[in-house]
Amino acid sequence: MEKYSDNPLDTKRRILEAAGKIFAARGFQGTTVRDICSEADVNIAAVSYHFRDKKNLYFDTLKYWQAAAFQKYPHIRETDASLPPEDRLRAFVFQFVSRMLNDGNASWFGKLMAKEVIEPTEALDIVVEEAVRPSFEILRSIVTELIGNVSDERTIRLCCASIIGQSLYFFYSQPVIAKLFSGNTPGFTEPELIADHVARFSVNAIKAFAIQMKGDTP
Amino acid sequence: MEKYSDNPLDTKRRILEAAGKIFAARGFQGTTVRDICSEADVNIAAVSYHFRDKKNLYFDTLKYWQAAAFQKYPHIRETDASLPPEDRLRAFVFQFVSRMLNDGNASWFGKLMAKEVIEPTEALDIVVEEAVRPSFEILRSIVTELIGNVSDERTIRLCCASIIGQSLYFFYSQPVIAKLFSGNTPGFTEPELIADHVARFSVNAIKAFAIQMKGDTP
Amino acid sequence: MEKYSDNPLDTKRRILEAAGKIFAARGFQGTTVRDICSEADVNIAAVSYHFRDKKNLYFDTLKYWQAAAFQKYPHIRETDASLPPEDRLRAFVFQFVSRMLNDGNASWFGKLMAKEVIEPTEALDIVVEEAVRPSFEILRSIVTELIGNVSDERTIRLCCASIIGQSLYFFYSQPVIAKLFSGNTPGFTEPELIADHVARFSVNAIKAFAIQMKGDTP
Amino acid sequence: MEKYSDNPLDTKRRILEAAGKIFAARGFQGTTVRDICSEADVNIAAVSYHFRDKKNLYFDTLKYWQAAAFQKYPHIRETDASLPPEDRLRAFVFQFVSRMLNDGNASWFGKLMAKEVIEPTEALDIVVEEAVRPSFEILRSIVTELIGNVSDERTIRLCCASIIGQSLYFFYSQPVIAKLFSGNTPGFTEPELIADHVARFSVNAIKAFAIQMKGDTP
DNA sequence: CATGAATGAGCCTTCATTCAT
DNA sequence: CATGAATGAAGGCTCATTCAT
Repeated sequence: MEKYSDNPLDTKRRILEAAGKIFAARGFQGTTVRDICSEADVNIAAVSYHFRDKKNLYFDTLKYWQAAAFQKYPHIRETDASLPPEDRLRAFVFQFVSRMLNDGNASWFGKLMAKEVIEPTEALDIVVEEAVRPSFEILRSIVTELIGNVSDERTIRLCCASIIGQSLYFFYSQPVIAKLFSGNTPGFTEPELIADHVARFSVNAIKAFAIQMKGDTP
Repeated sequence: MEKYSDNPLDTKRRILEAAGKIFAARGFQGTTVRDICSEADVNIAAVSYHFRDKKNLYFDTLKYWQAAAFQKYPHIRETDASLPPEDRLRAFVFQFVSRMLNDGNASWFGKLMAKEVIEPTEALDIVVEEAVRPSFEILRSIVTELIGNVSDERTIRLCCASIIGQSLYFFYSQPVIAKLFSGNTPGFTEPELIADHVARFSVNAIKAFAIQMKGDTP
Repeated sequence: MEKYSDNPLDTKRRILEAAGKIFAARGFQGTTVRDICSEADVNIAAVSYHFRDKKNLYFDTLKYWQAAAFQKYPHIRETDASLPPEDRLRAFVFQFVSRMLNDGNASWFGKLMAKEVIEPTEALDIVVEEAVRPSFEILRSIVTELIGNVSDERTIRLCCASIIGQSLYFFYSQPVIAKLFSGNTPGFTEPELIADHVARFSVNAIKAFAIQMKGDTP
Repeated sequence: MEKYSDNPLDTKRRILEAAGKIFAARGFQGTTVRDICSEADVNIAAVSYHFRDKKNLYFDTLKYWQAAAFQKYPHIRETDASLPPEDRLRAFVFQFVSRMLNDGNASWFGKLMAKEVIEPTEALDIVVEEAVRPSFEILRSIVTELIGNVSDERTIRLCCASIIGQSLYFFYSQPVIAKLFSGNTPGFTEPELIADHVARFSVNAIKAFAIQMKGDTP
């Protein structure tokens, strides 16, 4: 009966936008196709038509918002290789945290990813290959430079994990931190301050590592 | 048909065991009462009888496994205060990680907690007050001692967050790490090695902090 | 565990009292055995033990309260036959209405009976044989005397029905009347006033019948 | 398996028809949505789709059959005001009784209404406002004309109640009357004969009232 | 006699999906 | 392409009833 004056091609996009919002908020199981269609203002059957079924819509939504997040907060560039590794580490953490923490649509990717990690589906592959691994490789090169070539692969990996672990914690633990400190959380919510701390903490740790190891293997 | 008195009085416990397993694996929404009862080999109405409804069963399950986890891996004792803070930090991380990472039933608590943090329900309060806050306070006293009394509250909190963040990462990211390193993950799965790394990394960082701050405020 | 100091024989009575109250308020289908046992403060299994099942409890409850109602408001006595039929009709209606309308326990019988008439079960027989028929026979003799022996059986029955119909209406329509007249219902709730009106209305009608019929068949 | 388009667009009506039949027979609590859908030969989810839930279906069913009953047996017209009140009273009772008593679907309204009166739900408002009150107003004007303007409001209301009470009795007491007279019930089942009796009985009563009251207040 | 844990059937409702238009 | 009515499979929960003590 009703006709939309919109471009008919954006029905699909409207569904993806709505799905990002609702999947991020309620998870896969907690989301109903009806709610998404209602939010997107499209007919129920549209999901089946454009995405075959709910699971496939979830996949496509994850990919869609992952792409959006990396478009807004890209990987730090190789051309930045001229900067000292301390600065590059801080920039890395800032981009990494911003990508997930920023309010509005951009944060949907972070939430979707976090849920996927905690309760993996087949979609975890996408996240790992297209988001985690590239980030890890960049981080690896920064850490390698920081620690010097005195170290073994295992130590480098552990240090990378320490940095990623800290960064993620400041994102996904927001509700816990708010409860723990009764909302009085200066420095725990702004990407700049988070990046300052994580970078400084980690640079300190790694440089001490470097010194210690140099002593170990003269 | 079925026996009434298979094993008297432990129906409630059997439900809690099964619920821990299944809630941990599939989350609250993804779990059906029928599945729990089937796993526990009890009638479906038993949940209503013993726990009133699914939500209340979830609460009780969380408390049950939280208690079990802390019974097996208790908080490190105040009497350990005689040890140097470096050793206490390592012990803390070891207990913390073991509590969640150990295979078998004990790890259900960790998974339940992780899901609760990522997709909070009303039960988040229980987790924060009874598991997170006590741990945080202990960690806080260790960090305070390490950093010396040159530091402010905000810095101490951020350092605690860095430690907790690393520790948690090694727990919940197991599937991601396995994919990322193709299963070749020495040092990423054993609580002892995780504790070694996290403690060393963090002690290095915090001691450097202490030195830097002493320089800042002579 | 707990023991009642009460006479153990009154468990049954307590159930019947509670059942009267709750069946009357909510009907057979709307009543749960648990509610009755909770109200009676007895164990769930007591109903099964004393009454075999819910349906049988309902039967026994109906009989119990029917007996109670007729004990408190008995049939008007044959010895009253000396009174003029106008007075006996008024007395009949008064007893009839009081039996059902009086507040408290006595009214439970009325409500049980009304529900039984509107949605008959096998228990309708009890009501008809032990409550309706005796009342009808008494009323029949009064009407016969009022109308004189000029009338046929069918007319007498119809007049009896008119009287019973009016009397019942003032009982079961209380909620409707309250809504219809917005609670302003003088004369519609007190058994004395109801009896005054119904008796006067009906005596007038029947006496006119008598005169008309005498004219018809001289 | 099943066809989708057996008969398009009348699923809703089929449900209402089946619901009328079954609600009338077993009441709200005694009726299952499954039974209705089975009778209507529709899928069980159709109730949720078209009526949201069981309670709302009950409301709509009541309205649907109330409308049907008043369409088949409308209120007597104001244009009949030219007829003498005796005739109008008989016509009123005839319509009133027919509306509920006629066999087949039409009687469902009567049964639904009777159950609603005896065991009221939130739907009683609908019945009172849309069925009872209009009828009562019409009856009130007839009685007022019959009794003359010698009477007070309370007496008029009581007389209306006497007429309604008789009329209803002949409807809802069919099962009791059949048992009481062993099925030999001439004059108790045909709307015409019921209307003859009730109208004559009541006209006699009211006219006598009128004479008595005229004597009271000369 | 009384208890209360346990049972199994069934009810209302919700959900993803499909079909005819 | 889009619509919305219709489907079938569960899901959470309630209830009368039973059994061992």
